[in-house]
Amino acid sequence: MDKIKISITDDHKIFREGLKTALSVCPDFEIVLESDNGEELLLNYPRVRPDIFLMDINMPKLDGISTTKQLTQAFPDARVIALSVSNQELYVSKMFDAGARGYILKDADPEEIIKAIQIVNSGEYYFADNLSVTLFKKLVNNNHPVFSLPVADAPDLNKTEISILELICKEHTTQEIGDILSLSAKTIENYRMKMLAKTKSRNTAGLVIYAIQKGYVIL
Amino acid sequence: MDKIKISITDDHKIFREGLKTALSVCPDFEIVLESDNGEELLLNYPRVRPDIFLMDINMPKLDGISTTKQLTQAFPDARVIALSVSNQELYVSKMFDAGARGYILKDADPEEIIKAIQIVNSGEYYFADNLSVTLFKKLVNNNHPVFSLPVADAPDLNKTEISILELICKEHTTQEIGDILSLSAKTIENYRMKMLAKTKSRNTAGLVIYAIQKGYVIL
DNA sequence: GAAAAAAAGAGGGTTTTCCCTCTATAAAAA
DNA sequence: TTTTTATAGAGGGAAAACCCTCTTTTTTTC
Repeated sequence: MDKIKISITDDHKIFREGLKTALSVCPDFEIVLESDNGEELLLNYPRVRPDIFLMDINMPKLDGISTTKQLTQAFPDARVIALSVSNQELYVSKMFDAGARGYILKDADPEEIIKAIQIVNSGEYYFADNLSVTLFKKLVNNNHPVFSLPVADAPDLNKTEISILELICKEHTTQEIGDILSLSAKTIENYRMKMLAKTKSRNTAGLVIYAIQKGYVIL
Repeated sequence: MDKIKISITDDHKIFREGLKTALSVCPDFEIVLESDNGEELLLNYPRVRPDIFLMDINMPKLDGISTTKQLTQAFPDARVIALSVSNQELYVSKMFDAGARGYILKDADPEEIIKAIQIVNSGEYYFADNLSVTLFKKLVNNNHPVFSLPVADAPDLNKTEISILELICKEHTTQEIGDILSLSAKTIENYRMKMLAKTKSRNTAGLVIYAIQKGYVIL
């Protein structure tokens, strides 16, 4: 029987090392590719054609969601398992939307990851059992096509708005944010107001919650 | 020369494995303790007396900040190096406040972590060079005693404070919270101020972040 | 190149939050 | 029983956030 060819994409070198160690107990696994980010992966995977793509979500350059989207479009047979620190609904559903077939949390036991790889490799889907309960309920209720529904797309924020939002979450005042970004406090205020409207928030608390839920800020 | 006794505290088993692999290249390092969370660490460290504590910040049960605080109070010679995915000023300063002597990001190269351990073990402080520039400036300006200021202890909130915190996260104003809890707006205001002090926050944003991190509010 | 859209900034007023200090009362603790 | 602590409340001032409208500049698009 052929070995299962595995690709690891994660910007944390040490986490990659840990994964390799964890997977080394399985003689039928072979790590054929390691990448620091999505860009690197997309550049190199055609050479080695991995069966399973272990994919971090939060990465510089090209994040896991976009990478998975591009990967599954170019190579529909790619079997992507998302690895994330977060069990936030948004991430999970976006990742499955993008074409992932498995989702495990990074605090999972090595055994669970091995199991997930074997299951996904056999053509099935794998969800970590410690995944968001609400999401699970949704899955049970709507059979399965939950993830291919038109995802009410986020009233996304532009780069400046995101920087400001990040600084708000770091407890900076409007004045301070202006100084940091070399913009007038009045401009920052206008951005805040625009964000309140976009995110349908009443105040700073709402903005912070939104930032965390959408993954703009990671705790 | 004696080996450097190292403790690893992180809820991600795989990350711990990766760390062990990374540190195994140094013959004078010895991993004497591995813990899943702060509670476990505090229970077991007296047996082995590690020299260096590698400490994750985001952990279940007892987070890295509280753990470090308790650890350095009971054992002032403990040399804690924070490991975090975030370079948010807030975390960094809270961690140093709690008594940490080093701070590295989880995407650091193994070489950097080894360097950090050696430096901190020699009695010095270590800051990742990719850490927040603004924080670095603060450090340079005020020499160093920034972080050794009087540390307010146990930021535990009582029931009323928690209800108010929850309502703040639901975007209610002080006045509205007073109406809901049948307390005067002035009382709510006083509670807010007390919570700002307890949680070392500057404003509402900080309170919301705290609420989420401590699990008072679930997203 | 003109029109439209996005980004940056300002004026001015209202509300809310922040930050003191200080009082009163009820419940625990010494 | 006195003292301390927790809880509830108030005054007043300063700062920040909120919320309009409106102008200018830059960038994009037709």
